[in-house]
Amino acid sequence: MNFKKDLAAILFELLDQEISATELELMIEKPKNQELGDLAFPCFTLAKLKRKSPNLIAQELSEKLHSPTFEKVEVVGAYLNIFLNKKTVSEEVVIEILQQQEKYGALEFGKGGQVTIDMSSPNIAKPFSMGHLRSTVIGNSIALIVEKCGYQPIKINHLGDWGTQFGKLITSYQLWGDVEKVKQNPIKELLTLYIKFHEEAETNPSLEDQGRSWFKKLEDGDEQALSLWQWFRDESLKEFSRIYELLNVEFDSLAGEAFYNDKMDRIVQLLEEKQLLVESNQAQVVELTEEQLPPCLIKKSDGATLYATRDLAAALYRKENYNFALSLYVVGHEQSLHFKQLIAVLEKMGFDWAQKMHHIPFGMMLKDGKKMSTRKGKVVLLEEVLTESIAMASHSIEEKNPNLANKAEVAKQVGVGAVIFHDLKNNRMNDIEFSLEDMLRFEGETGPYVQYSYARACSILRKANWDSELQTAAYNNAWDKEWKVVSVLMEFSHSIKRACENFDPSQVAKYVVDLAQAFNKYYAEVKILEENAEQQSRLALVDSVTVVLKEGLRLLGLEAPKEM
RNA sequence: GUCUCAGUAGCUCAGUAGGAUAGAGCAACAGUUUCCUAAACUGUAGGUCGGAGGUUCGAAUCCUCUCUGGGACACCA
Repeated sequence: MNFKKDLAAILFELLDQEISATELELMIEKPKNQELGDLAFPCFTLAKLKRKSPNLIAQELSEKLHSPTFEKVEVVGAYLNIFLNKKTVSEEVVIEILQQQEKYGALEFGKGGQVTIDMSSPNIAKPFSMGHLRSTVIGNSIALIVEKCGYQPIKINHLGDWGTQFGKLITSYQLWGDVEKVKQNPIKELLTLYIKFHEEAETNPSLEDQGRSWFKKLEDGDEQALSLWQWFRDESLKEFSRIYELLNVEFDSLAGEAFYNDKMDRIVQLLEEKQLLVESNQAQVVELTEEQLPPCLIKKSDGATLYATRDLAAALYRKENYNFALSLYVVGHEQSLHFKQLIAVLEKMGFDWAQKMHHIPFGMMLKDGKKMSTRKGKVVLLEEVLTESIAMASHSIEEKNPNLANKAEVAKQVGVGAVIFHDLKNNRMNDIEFSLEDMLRFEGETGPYVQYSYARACSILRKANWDSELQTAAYNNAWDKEWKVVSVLMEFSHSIKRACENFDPSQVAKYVVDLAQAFNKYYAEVKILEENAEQQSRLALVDSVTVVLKEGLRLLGLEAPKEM
C-alpha cells in the first residue's frame, strides 16, 4: 500500500530510467493542500537533465501517466499532482486496518534487536518532581514505539540510590529522625531531614564530617548504615511505585547507581591497561583533546569514583548483558556534554558499540522562566499535579456525563492522560514553563480531546450494534467526505517510523490529533448512523478510526476509555 | 570565554534530508444542538518566520556573521 513507491516505479520508466526509482521516491511529496491532490511530483530538477522547461516536462509526463490507482493527474505549473482513486484506496485501507487491528502500522526494521532505555531515574529520598516526569513519560513512549518497530525494549530505571547524600541523610536521621514519621510519609520526612541537615550544617560544620564518615561506613559495608540505606530505599520505592502505577509505567530493571559499585574497578583497570588514564591535578582523567571535549574525570583526587565512572560501568554491563542494538539515555539536555564524553571515552577504549548509544535529551521544566531547584523548595510535585488533574476530569464527568458507569477509573485515565499528553505533544527539546492551567486543559490539542474523539466513535459503533467481525461489509459509496479521514489513516505507519528514527514521541502525538480532528470534522458533517446503503461502509470507517486512535494513544502511554 | 539548544500570530507551538498562498490549538469576536457525547464543529481577525548577508529556478528550512534568552563547561549527578 505504498503509493509513493508505485508512482516512483512508473516515473522511472517514463523518464527513460535515467533517475533511480528510490531517488524519484524521495522527490515525491505531499501537496500542502488536499485539494491539490494526494501526491505531487515537482519537475524543477528535471529541467537541466531534459533541457526542457519544467512546466513542459510536467505536461508531457501527465499525458503518459496512467494507473488504476490514480483517479486523475493534474498539472499546475511545474507540479504533477496525482489524485488517488478514493474508492479503491479507501476500501483497501479500511479492510487492512480491520483485519490487522492493533497490529496496523507495525514495522519490522528493528526485528529482534534489544534496546535498553535508561529513563526516569529519580533520586531516592527525594520527591518525584515534574522533571522526572519528562524522562519517565518520554522514555516509556519511546519504548512502546521502538517495540512497534520490531525491537525489544528494556526499560531501566537507573535509580539515584547512592552517594554522599546518604551519609548526610543517615546522620540527620540519627540525630532527629523518627521511625513512625518516616514510615507514614517517607519521602516527605526524609526530605525534611535532608533539608534540616543543610540548615544545621551552616552553623555546625562538623556535621559534614559526620555525613562523610557515615557514607564511608556505608561504602565499607557497615551493617547499621547498610540497613538504614536499604530501608530508605525501600520506602522511597514504595512511594514511587504509586506514581508509576498511576502513569502505567513498568520497568524491566531497577539497577541504579548502587548496583554498579562493585563494577567500577574493572573499568578503571581497563582504562589503565589501555593507557588512557592521565593524572591531572591529583585526579585521574581521560584526555579528549582530539575530540575537542574537556577531559573526562574518572577518579577524584581522593581516589573516589565519579558519575562518569559509574556510567561507563553501566554501559559495559548493559552491552554484556543485553547485547543491545541501541542503548538510549533519556536524560535532560543539561547533561549533553557528559554523554558526549562518555561515548568518546568508550570509543577510545575501542568499543565500536559506543556508536549505538544515544543520548535522548529534552528541555527543562521551568518555573518563572528558571530551573526549578529542590533546595529552594520551589519544586512541583508530580503526584499533586496528577491528583489535581484527576479531580478536574472527575468534575468534567459530573458535568457532562453524570450517568457514566465507572467514573473513578475514567477520571483517572483522562486526568493522567492530559498530563502525559501535554508533555509529549511538543518537540522534546523545548523547555516547558510549568503551568497547571496549560497542563490541565482538556480542549483543543490535548489528550482528553483525542480520548473524547475515540469515545464518540465507540459510542456510534455501540448504537449501531456494529459487529467488528464484519470485515467485508458492502463498501459502496464514493468515499468523498470520508477521504480526508482515510488519507490520515494511511499515514499512521509513516508517523511511527519518524517517531522511531528520531526518538520523538511528539510525531505520534501530532498524528493522533490530526486523526481526531479529521474524524470530528467528518462526524459534524456526516450523519453516520443514517440508515441507507452506505451506512455499513461508514461504520467500517469509524471502526478503523477507533482502532488507530486507540493504538496511537497506547504508543504514547495513554489509555482509551470507551465512554467518558 | 568556549560549546550547546532555542527564537515563527497576543500566548503555546507545528512546519527544518530546500518546493506551491507559512499552518494548528488557546485567547478574542460571530455562529452551530427537535439530530450519532458541544471535552465537538463552522467562520472572522491576527505574520518583516529575531536581524543582515550568501548559496539557487526556489530558503522559515542550507552556509557565514550578528542580536536575544536558556543550559553546560574537573573532583555533584
